Amino acid sequence: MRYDPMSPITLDLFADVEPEQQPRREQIGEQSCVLRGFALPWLDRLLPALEAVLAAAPFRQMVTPGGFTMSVALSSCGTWGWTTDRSGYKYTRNDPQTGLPWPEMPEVFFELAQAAAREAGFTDFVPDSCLINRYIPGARMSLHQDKNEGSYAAPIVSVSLGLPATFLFGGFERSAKSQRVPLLHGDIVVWGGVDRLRYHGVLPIKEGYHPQLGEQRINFTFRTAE
DNA sequence: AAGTAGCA
DNA sequence: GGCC
Repeated sequence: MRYDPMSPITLDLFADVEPEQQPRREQIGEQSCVLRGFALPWLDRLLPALEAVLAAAPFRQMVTPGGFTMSVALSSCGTWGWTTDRSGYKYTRNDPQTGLPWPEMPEVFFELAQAAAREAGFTDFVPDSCLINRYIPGARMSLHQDKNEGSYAAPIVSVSLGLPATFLFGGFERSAKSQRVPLLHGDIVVWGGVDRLRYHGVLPIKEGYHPQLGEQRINFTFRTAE
């Protein structure tokens, strides 16, 4: 498996992009990186596909097993959708709110996630789940691990759109000190391999307005759940 | 268990 | 920011 943080990102998609606008890879861990601006060329296809998914599976706030309502509103697409309620965290084939299967993962979602994983050194990523998170100003995600998946062999691919955020990238215990990673519209974080179970979270989103997405941050988290 | 408040 |  190729994992060369120094090699430039070379995709036909970026051939016409100005040199100073070329995406850049920044390592944040042994097998973790941020791909700056990587999602930007997909946006024209990504946003209409997002609208279609949300029409079928609207954002809703969920309750944690501890009984607290999350500040982030969630939806999902793909074979499996992540949900939480008083009984616990789980992946389900159907949206509990409609009883219907989660919307199919749009091709453009899959292509972007697979391309990002490949750029980060993880070949043949086949996500079967995309959790869609909406953060309004003040919304946050406290430190947690993604550990409801059946296998940890596949990486996590996290796409940021809209308002900026500070991503917390921690260690293997909640008490370990976290790195603070600023994330902008179009940035993608990928972590896997030895870093797959690292704690992570998001600081409260600051007030602001994004020209394309308005007063919100949208995050896609791609995973292989099964 | 992906949460908050209160206190240092 | 860290503890519970």
